[in-house]
Amino acid sequence: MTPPNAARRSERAHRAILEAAYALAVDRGAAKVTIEAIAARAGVGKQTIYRWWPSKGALLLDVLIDAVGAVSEMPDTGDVTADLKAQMTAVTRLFQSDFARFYTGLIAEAQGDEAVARGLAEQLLDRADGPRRARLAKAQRDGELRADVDVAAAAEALYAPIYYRLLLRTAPLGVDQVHALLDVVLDGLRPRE
Amino acid sequence: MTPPNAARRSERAHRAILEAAYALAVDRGAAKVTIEAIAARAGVGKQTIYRWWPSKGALLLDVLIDAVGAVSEMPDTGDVTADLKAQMTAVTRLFQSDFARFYTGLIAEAQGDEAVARGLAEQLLDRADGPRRARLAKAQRDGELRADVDVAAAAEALYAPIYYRLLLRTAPLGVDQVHALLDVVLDGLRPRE
Amino acid sequence: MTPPNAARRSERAHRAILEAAYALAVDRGAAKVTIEAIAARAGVGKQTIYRWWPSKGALLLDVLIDAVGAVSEMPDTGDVTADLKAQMTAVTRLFQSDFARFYTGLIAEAQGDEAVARGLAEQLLDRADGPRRARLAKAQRDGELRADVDVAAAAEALYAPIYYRLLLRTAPLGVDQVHALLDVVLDGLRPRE
Amino acid sequence: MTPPNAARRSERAHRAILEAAYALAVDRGAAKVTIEAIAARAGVGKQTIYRWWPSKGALLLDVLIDAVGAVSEMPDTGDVTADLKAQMTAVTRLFQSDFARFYTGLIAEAQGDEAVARGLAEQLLDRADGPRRARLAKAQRDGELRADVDVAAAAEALYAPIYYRLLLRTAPLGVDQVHALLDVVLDGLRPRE
DNA sequence: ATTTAATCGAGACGGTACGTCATGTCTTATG
DNA sequence: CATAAGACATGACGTACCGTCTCGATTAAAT
Repeated sequence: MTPPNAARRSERAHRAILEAAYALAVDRGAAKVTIEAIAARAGVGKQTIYRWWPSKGALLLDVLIDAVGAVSEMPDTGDVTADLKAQMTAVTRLFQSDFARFYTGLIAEAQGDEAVARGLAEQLLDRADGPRRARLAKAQRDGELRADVDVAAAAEALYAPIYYRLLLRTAPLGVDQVHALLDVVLDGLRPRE
Repeated sequence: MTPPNAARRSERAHRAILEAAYALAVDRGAAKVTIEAIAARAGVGKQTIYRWWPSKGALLLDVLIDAVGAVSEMPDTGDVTADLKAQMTAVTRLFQSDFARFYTGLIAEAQGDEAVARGLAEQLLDRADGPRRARLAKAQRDGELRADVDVAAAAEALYAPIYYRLLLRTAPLGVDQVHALLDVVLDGLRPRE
Repeated sequence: MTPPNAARRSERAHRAILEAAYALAVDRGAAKVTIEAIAARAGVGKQTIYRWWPSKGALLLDVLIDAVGAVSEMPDTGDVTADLKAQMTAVTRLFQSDFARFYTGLIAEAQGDEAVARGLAEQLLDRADGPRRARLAKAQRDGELRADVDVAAAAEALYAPIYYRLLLRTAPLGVDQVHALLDVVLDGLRPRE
Repeated sequence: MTPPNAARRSERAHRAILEAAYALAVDRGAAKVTIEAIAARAGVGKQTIYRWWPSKGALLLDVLIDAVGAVSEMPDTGDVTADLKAQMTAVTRLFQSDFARFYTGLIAEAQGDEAVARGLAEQLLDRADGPRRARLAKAQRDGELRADVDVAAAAEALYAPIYYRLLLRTAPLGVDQVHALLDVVLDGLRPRE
C-alpha cells in the first residue's frame, strides 16, 4: 500500500542482500538463485527483499551493475586498434570468468521480464557503449578512420559477436575472436590508400 | 527402466504436443510455458511428454527447429551484397514477429541448460551459418571480396548484431541496421583497387 | 526495559484503540481482527498497543468487559422464575446480536491463551454469576426453592446451555430454550408439597 | 479445478496425515498446529493435505471424530441416574485428559469457520446427544421420570455445564460437578409422589 | 485371433519456491 | 520521552509446477 521509505532503510540488510545475491549468482548461475536462498544467506526476511525490489531480476540487475562498471572504461593511447583490442580483451576475459554465469543468467531473466531488459539496456549496455563510440569518433577526427563511417554500427559489429558467443556458444570466447574482428571490421574502416 | 520404443509411439500425441508447445510458446513466451500447460492443451498425460523429451527446453528446441528451417536458406544472385541484404532482412523480419518471444525464451532456457545450448548451437545456428560462410567464400572466389578475409568472422560481424538487438534490446530491430552493417562491414572487405 | 508509565499514557490513543478494536471485532469477528488493522484504524503505532496490552486477547478482553457489564444485572421482583426469565432472555438477545461474533471469537482466543481464559472467567463470567446465585439463594430464603438446592449448580444448569448453543451451534438460540430450561431445571427445584 | 479422485487416494498418506495431526493437536493444542508441521511430520507434501481437506479445521474435525466416537455410547442398566452418572463421568474424564486441548482448540477453530462448526455440531455433538435423549425417553417410559419432561432440554441442562467448564474454566472439571448436576436437574424430574 | 506388453490419459504423490500476511521487536523523527 | 510510522526477522499461509509414480484402458506386435 504505502511505498517504502528509503530513509529508514537498513544499510546492514541492504548490503547483506546484495552480497548474498552476488555470491549465489556467481556460483550457481542467476537462473538457479532463489529469493529464499538469498534471504537465508543474507540473514534477512523475504519481505525485506520484496520491499525494495519488485523481482529477482531487478535485484540481480542492481548487483550486476554494482559489480561491473569498470569494464566500460575505454583507454585512449592514440592508437584506436590497440585501445579497442585492450578493451575487447578485457570484456572477453570477464566473460570467460565465473562471472559469465551471472551475466548470462540475468540476460535470460530479461527475456521474460521487460523491466529487467530495459534496465540492462539502459544502465549497463548503453553506458558501456558510449565510450566505445566516443573512441571511434575521436579516431575519425584523428584520421585513423574514414569520416563517413557509422560509428554506432561499427561498435555493434565489433562487440555484438562477443555477446553472441557468450550467449549462443557456437564457438568459445577468446582473444583470437578479438583479433579476427579487428581485422575484419576495423581494418576495412581505415582511409583508403 | 525400459527405453521408449519409438515404433509404438502415438503419432497423434506427438503432434498434439508439438502444436500445443508451439502455440503456448508463441503467445506467452517460452519462459512462461509449463509442462503441465502443454500436457493439458495437448490432451496428453505429463508422462507422455517426459517419456520422449528430457526437459522443457529439449521439447521447445524440437518445436523451434521444426518451425524455423526455411530462414537459413541463402540466395545467390551473383551480387553478395544484395544476397546478404535479402537474407539478413528475412532474419530481421522473423525476429520482429511474435515468433521472437519463442526464440528469445528458448535462448534464455539455454543459459541454464547445457543440452539446450548445445542443441541450439549445433542444430540451428551452425546450420544457418554454413550457407552464409559459403556465400561469402564464393564472393571471394568471384573477386567481390578480398582473398585474405576471414569469412567466419565476417559472417559473425554481420549477423551477431541482429541477435544482439533481439536479446539485449539496446535498439529496435529493423532494416536500417541491416544497411548500416553492410556498409560498415562488407564494404570494408572489398578489394582495394 | 522501563515499565510503562501509566501517568504519561495518551488518553486519546487509548480510547482510539479500544474503539477500533471494538468496531473491527464486531464486524468481522474477533479471530479475524489483527493488531495491524487495529493500529491502522486507530491511527496509532503498533508499539503503542504492545506497550499497554500483552496480546490481542488481552486487549479484546478489555474491550469486551467495557462493552458488556450491564447484562450481568439481575432484577428482583420477588418472583424468581420471572426474574430469571428476564435475565436469561437478555443474555440470549445479546448472543443473537452481531456482538456474538466478538464474544465467541474471544472465547476461541482463550482456548490458546491462558491469560485470556483467566481474565474471561474472573472478570466477566464469575462477575455475572454472582448475582445469579444470589438471586437463587434469596429465592431459597423466600421459600420459592428447596433449601437443599445447590445454588451454584443450578445457575450453571440454567446458563451453560445458552453458552453451549452459542458456541457449539447444535440449535439456534432463542427464548424457547429459556422457557424449556426454566421448566426442566427450575421447576424441579421447587419445594415438594 | 478438477475434484480429486478418491479411488486413487494413497491410503498410506491419508493415515500418516491423520496420525500426525492427532499427535500434534494433542501435544500442543489445535490452535498451534500448522499445516506445514502436519505435512512435515507425516512425510507428505502440503498439497496432499490441501487436496483432501479444505482447511486445517476440517482435517482436525475428521481426526477428532475418528478419535472420539466411543464416548457417545450410553449404558442402560435400568437405573437412569446410574447410567447418566457413568456416561457423564466418562465425558468428564476425557475432558480432563490431554485430549481436551485438542477438543477445545477445535471448538475455537469452529468460531471462525462455519464449515467446522457445522461438522462439529452434526457429526459429533448431535450424534452424541441422540443416545442421551433416547436413554432419558426410555426412563420416562419406565416411570423413572415424569412424562411431561422435555427430554432434549434435560440432556442439554445436564451436559452443557460440562462443556461450559471445559471452555470457560470458571471451575475445574470433576465428578463433583456430575453429582451436583444429577442432584439439581435429574432429581427434579422424578415423578412427584 | 489371441495374447501380451508398452504407451496412453489422468492425476496423486513428495517436494521446492513462490509472493503475501501478520507477528512481535526495533529504529527513527516528530511534537 | 512517549508517540506514529513503519522497517525488520520470523514463520505460516495457500498456490503453482516440478519430475516421479501408479492406475486402468487402449493399442499394436508377436504369437
